[in-house]
Amino acid sequence: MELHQLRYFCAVATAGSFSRAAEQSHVSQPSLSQQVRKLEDELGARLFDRLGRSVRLTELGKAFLPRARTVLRELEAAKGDVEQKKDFAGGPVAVGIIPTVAPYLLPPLLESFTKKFPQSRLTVVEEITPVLLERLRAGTIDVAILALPVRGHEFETTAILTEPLFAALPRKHVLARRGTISLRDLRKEPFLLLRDGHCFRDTAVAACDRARLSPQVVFESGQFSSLLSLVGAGMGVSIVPEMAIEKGAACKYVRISDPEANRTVGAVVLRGRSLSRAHTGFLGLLVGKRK
Amino acid sequence: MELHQLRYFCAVATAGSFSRAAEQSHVSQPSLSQQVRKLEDELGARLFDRLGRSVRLTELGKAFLPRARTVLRELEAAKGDVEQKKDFAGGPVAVGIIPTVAPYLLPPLLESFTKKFPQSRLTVVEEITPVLLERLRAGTIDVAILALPVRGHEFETTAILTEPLFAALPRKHVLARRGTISLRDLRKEPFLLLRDGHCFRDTAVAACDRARLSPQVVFESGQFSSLLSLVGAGMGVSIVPEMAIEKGAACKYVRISDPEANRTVGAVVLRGRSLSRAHTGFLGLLVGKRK
DNA sequence: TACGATGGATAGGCGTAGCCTATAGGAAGA
DNA sequence: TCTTCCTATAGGCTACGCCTATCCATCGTA
Repeated sequence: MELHQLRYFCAVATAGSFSRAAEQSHVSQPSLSQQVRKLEDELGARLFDRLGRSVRLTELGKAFLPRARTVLRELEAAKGDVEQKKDFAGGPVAVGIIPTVAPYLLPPLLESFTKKFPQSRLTVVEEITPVLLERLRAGTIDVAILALPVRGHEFETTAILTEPLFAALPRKHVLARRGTISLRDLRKEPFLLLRDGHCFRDTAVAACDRARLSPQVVFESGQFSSLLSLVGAGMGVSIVPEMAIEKGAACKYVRISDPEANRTVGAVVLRGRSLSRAHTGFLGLLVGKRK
Repeated sequence: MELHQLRYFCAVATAGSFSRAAEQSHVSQPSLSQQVRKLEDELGARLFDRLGRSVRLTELGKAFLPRARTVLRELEAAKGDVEQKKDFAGGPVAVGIIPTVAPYLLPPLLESFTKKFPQSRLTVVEEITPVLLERLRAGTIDVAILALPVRGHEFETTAILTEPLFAALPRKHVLARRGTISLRDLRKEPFLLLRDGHCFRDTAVAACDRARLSPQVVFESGQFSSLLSLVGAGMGVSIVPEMAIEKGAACKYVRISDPEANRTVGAVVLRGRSLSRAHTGFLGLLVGKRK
């Protein structure tokens, strides 16, 4: 059974004639007759009584007509549904973001997104990088915002911004007056770092490695503000990205001059994922913030 | 958009893989992929995200899936409906019958039919022949029972019984003692006949014509019993078919010996009309009564 | 009664859509 | 790195749906 057969059947039932139905369906009368015949053969019963000149539905045809119409109506509804939704910019957007970026990047982003896509529901999860990547794979988030690079061909990344790293020093520290410092200058200092799992810890440790420095870690936390307050209290030094600098804090921030002492934040999506208008809109805002 | 495309789409959505869906759908994987692609092209949107090894519904695909399933479900329902109804012997049967046959043929017929097809609703209309033929054409009755022959290629007739005609005479009439009579014997008698429009009037008049007899009509009625009671009262003679003979009446019935003095009652259906099981069952009972 | 007009069925030819097999290409796991 | 698994692509074949031409029956009309 094929859809055009149902359409032809309905057309004949409506028009009351094969010829007129053929005309209205823009096919030749023999083609239409043939297809209706095939439909009848498949059903194993006549749907029309061909009475010389006129044509009339059989009892069975009368019963079948509304059912056939329902099928066609449902089909149209399905098509219309797709047509409506495919250009709709109001779909949900699920974003994942790492904790060391979230408080700095997210607030303005949320504001501009909800302003531009008021119908779209934006949900945000804050997780460490490996969790975010797994959730991208599983499809439970659409976009992840994290530190680049990420490994794996299955991801597609777009850089948003690259920021320099700063040493956070107690105000009275002897190095605090320098305009820039190199990491090696910190080799004797006790370090306060993020807990394992936070990717910025890896970024900081990697930078130290490149500077041939194995930092002595005296305190670990899940957030920068804890580290910074203890740095201010003179417990040691830390390394922070630019966006984590807290203006009013008791620390002095000195830019680290080592060549690769920076981090790049980027947006990551699953390669091959189809993106809705809301998704691309969100990504557009994100890279629009690129510095 | 075609039905098999919807089927393939649903299969992929269910199986979570083109290959497995192809296997389950008994087509090759390329064919299935191609058809899903065509569906997507027609809709103008991706329904699946092809993520290397795995396949996942897009948001739009998720929305489309239940709609596609509804279409297919409705289609199956329609098919099942036909399948169920086409062998069902309980459809309605509308019968038309002429007044000069109805009271004699109908009662036993109704009984045996309702006994054999208890689920079928039988409706009967009593009308004169031209009305019945018109109603056959219009489809408001399925079968007509009337005197043959009928004119018109659009009808299909089956003889049920042929009965001889009888002269109805007052008991004391001089001819009443005869075993048979010829119509010419009645040429001097006043006639009581059915009203114009009743086909048996035509039958009787035609028989008279063949006997070169122009009957002098002194009374007309719509039913035999009125004629017979007046014949019994000595008002004149009449011609009746065998089935109209009333045993207890005050008339004497003498068989008419003229060669074509008989009438044939038959069933008539519209040529090309499809007949339900109930229809054919009714017709079967009818011709089963053939004498 | 004969005729043309109308409507459906039939016949035969044509083009394409869907199916197939073979194969390429890319990701995942050993 | 090799193998395996999965989807996409390519090319060929068949069948199905469409077409035109024609037939046949019915209906209206001269």
